[in-house]
Amino acid sequence: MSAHGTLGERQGRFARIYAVVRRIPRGRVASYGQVAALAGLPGRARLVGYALAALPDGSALPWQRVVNARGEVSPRAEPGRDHYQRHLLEEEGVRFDSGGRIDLGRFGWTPRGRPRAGG
DNA sequence: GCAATGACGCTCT
DNA sequence: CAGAGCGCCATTG
Repeated sequence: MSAHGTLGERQGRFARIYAVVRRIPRGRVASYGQVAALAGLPGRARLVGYALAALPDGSALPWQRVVNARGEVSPRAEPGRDHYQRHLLEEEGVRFDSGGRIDLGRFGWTPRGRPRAGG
């Protein structure tokens, strides 16, 4: 095995983050800070974003359900990639306003039980 | 080892 | 609500 820091071991480091993201139900979104807190890394929202950025192109992880605390799809370095995330969320039923923001009070995921706003 | 970067969040103005 | 500043930590040059 490698001396230190292979790709496999790197996933082990963010395994907590990936586990939380995988728990996000379809049609709902969670913020980076929320995922970090649930993963046991409060205040380390950046790590969540970095962990998701390290994901492979064909990952089965619902990374598209992770947005920033403002309910916006964070702009990525490559143009068009942000549009793809929004497209996936819209397919799940997530609605965007004119400003491209999501109502976290309605589509925000809560691991304890949603407030059943619209329903 | 240092400096710069990045899929962020909170506080102050 | 919007903009600017600071903190956060892993990766890269």
